[in-house]
Amino acid sequence: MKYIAVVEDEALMREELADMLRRNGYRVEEICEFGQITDQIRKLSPDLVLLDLNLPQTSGFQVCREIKQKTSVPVLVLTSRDQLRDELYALELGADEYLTKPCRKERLLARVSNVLKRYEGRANLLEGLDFLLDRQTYTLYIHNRSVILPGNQGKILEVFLNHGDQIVTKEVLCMALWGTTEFIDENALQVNLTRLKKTMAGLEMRQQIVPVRGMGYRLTAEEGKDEAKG
Amino acid sequence: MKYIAVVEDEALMREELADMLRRNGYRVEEICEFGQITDQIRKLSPDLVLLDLNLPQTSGFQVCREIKQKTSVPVLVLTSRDQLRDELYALELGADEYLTKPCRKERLLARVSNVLKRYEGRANLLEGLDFLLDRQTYTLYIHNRSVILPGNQGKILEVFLNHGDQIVTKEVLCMALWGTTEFIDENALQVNLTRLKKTMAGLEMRQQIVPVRGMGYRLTAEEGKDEAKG
DNA sequence: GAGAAACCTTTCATTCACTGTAAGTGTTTT
DNA sequence: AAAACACTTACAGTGAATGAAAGGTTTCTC
Repeated sequence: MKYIAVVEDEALMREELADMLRRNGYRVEEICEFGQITDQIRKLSPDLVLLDLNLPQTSGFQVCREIKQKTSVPVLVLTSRDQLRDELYALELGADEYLTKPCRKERLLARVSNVLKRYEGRANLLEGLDFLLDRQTYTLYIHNRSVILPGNQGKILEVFLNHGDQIVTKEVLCMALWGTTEFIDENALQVNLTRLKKTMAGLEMRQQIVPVRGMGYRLTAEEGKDEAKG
Repeated sequence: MKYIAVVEDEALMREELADMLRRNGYRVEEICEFGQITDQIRKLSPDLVLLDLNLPQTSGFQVCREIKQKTSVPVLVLTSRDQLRDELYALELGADEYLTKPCRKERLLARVSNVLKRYEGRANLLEGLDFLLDRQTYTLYIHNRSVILPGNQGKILEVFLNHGDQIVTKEVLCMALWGTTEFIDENALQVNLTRLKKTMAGLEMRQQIVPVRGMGYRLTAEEGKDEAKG
């Protein structure tokens, strides 16, 4: 049975939605705490998130972005905001579907099932800017090609994808590679990083690993940015 | 550059659409012959089909179903029919997206890019009964897991998938594995077959490789069939 | 049911990609 | 220019994938 998490602050609406989904054969979890939504999602690990954009405490867009960045759960945005720019923004952030309230239940159900279907089997793919990475096998999909990354390169890339565009320290990378942050073999890490970089360059990936002197590394989009040199 | 096929009978509308897409960085092919649409699509092998439902000669729904069944090209339905039942029907037939005219170009572009994105890298997946096989890496997707098959096992499974449920001879398998049908090392083939079978059993795949005495092997669905023994 | 043909399984040595080590080269920063 | 940090290349050890070999099991025919 497919499992759906409903994120919606208006209790009545939420109940109605949840009931309707349950009557149609889904298991439903209602999320009523609007802090750390991404963490809650990760714990529940549903097959789909139904997300309202008007949330207390936090921005629905932000939540959408975070879920898409940090998990591989599909997000269906169901909202009363019917501005085109909201829709475009949500899609840009990675939303898998955008529907406006009020919405006929048949349409909602059809779209839910549509999204679920396209995610079948795809539960373990991490998204990069222009590529996908399989968490289990480290198979990398890019430009209509697929390549298997060696384990270490895969682990490193996975860590970067889990950190968005934040800085990743060497400790974190060592932890991911060898399970320990003590006795860091800086050089071994360095070599593996170099290998991954070479692989990424060879595949012409749009994202790059760049050093942040004294801090670690970051995964950035594009290279063309020379930021204030002289 | 992504490549889109536009299926729309109204010339003005089609031109406008095509121009707009071209201005936004797509290569576009306009389909004006409405017989054998699926065959045309197969020949063009675009990254996406933009499909109007009101076509002369043939039913747009039928075309949609056929494209989805016989190719692995995504279909975005763009139509002036705004009946909910049309939408539901199209989605049921496998349409990847359904938009109604008139449609703001920003929305259309966003949805086009959304659909294209979700198909990224998926061009090389072969479908089994309950699994997918990546032609290039031999990554196997089944039951929400993914596994990399050793090259030889992958090649063998690929051959079987390309033959449907027909019998595959040892010669064909040897050809696929070693590029030659002479000097067949029956034993090496045997060992590789055994290994693949063991892998498939371990993954609880619904399809099985069974010997056809004196002829070769077949990929069958399920095992429960004891066909007329006594 | 004996013998032959077809099919299957296990074990072992070889091979090759992946990995960490080592040693040395670049590049910033002070 | 020296120090700190970052990068590169070459090499040897390890382990998975592979084919060879040898032996076992099933199926068919007489």
